[in-house]
Amino acid sequence: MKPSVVTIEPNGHFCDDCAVRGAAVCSSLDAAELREFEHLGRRVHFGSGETVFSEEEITTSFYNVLEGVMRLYKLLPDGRRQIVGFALPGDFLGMNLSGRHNFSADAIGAVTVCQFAKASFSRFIEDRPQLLRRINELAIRELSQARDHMVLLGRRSADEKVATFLLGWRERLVTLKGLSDTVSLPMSRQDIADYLGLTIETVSRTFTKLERQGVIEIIHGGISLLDPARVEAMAAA
Amino acid sequence: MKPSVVTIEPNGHFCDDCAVRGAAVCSSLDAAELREFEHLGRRVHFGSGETVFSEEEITTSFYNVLEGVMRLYKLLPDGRRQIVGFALPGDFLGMNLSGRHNFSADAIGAVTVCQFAKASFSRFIEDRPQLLRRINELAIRELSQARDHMVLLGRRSADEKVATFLLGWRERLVTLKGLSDTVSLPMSRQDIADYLGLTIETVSRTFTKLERQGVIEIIHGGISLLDPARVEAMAAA
DNA sequence: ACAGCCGATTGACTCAGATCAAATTTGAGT
DNA sequence: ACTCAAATTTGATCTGAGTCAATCGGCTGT
Repeated sequence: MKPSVVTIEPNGHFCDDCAVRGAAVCSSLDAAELREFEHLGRRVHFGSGETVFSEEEITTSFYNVLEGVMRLYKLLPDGRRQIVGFALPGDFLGMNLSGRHNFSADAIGAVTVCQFAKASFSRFIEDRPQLLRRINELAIRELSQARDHMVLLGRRSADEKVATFLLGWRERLVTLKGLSDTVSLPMSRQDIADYLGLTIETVSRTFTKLERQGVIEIIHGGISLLDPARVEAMAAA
Repeated sequence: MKPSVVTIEPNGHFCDDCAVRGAAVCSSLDAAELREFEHLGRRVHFGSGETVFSEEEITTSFYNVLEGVMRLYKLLPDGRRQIVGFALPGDFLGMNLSGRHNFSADAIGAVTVCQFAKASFSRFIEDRPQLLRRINELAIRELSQARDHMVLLGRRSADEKVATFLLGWRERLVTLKGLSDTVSLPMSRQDIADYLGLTIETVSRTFTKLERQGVIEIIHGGISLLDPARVEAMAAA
């Protein structure tokens, strides 16, 4: 979906009340740096389904997710889609070598990002190795996750994929909402399918099967883990 | 396979004649830094099939591949294997956050690496943002490749996987051997299968099919692209 | 409340790729 | 050259997940 109404807040001192101040790239900055830093970014809002950036575009900005969930994906020429990840508050997007984004990103529900112009952000990093080190850490963590996901895509069965996804997603929500057996799933079944390398029908059938086995309960906007241990057993193979 | 005979050359001034001096992480260092740097590393040889490091191990070293090919892989508890990449001369291995390697690496044929103790390497980086920037670049490039590979694993057919692999491998060999329609494949069929998320039988059948179609020729230790354009068409989907 | 729409579920059937099972080729060691 | 083991190829069959095709259910707007 194309962006329709994008709201940009006026610049100002807003890092103070930023939810991800301690989590994101910002965590590597001291108070003085943070004051300087906040003038570089501006908060931008996106509505549900709006595209924040797309694959083929020249990179002009970096993004720090503040609120909401985004799907990150690549498309094949014939329309097949692979979701390479979901971005949550605290995630940092826009790093690349080619000068182009190598995936597209759109909002799942309402999203707020902190957007930085590429040039001024790069200049800011220049003499702050601490920030560069932080960004490097984030890249290495993502690389590790990407490798785990390759194993899932290449070598796991549909049941294992779904079980692993539910546990992994629950884990990602821990820092945002605390650990809970009730897992909200803001993304569609199609999104889950495209993340796991399955079809929507297989995802749906697997959910139903798990529910009939009494392992999960499908609730509005998510699932509830009735028997986490059994889900873990399914995921482990 | 366990390491049997690992030959370690005595330390010394060897960066001068290092094949990857201009390519690897070293390319970010000036002559003076390189002189200091070479005292940190030592060349280590591994025989065919030997394990350089494994997944669960605590990381004690970083590695710069000098000669040969390595397979990088993860295993599931039941033995299923996913190869997450192949390492070639110039590749840098060992970055991680957890303090543990998150994949295993073994030699395909004879391999020489430049091995750095983690502690001294980290200290050397400390006040050399240039080197950190270089390492960050390498991480970002790998991340981009990892995402491409996710698309392949999750959304491409066996034919597309094999065709994409042949072209991608040929491309990786360009910087080492120049562009050629003759592509050497040092890894086994099983390795290729585990890289593409297929079985050895499917890889073998696909090779044979491509050969019967006159698109490739299976030669000793590799293949020859008889009709590169047609392989590209198969890969693009 | 109702109509219409979109996402999700369910069922019937198909098929790409896996599995099982031999050959066949290759290669290292004698 | 000869033997044995391992890697690869080939064939026959099976099956997990995909495809095609209806429903079903939950919102939205009237």
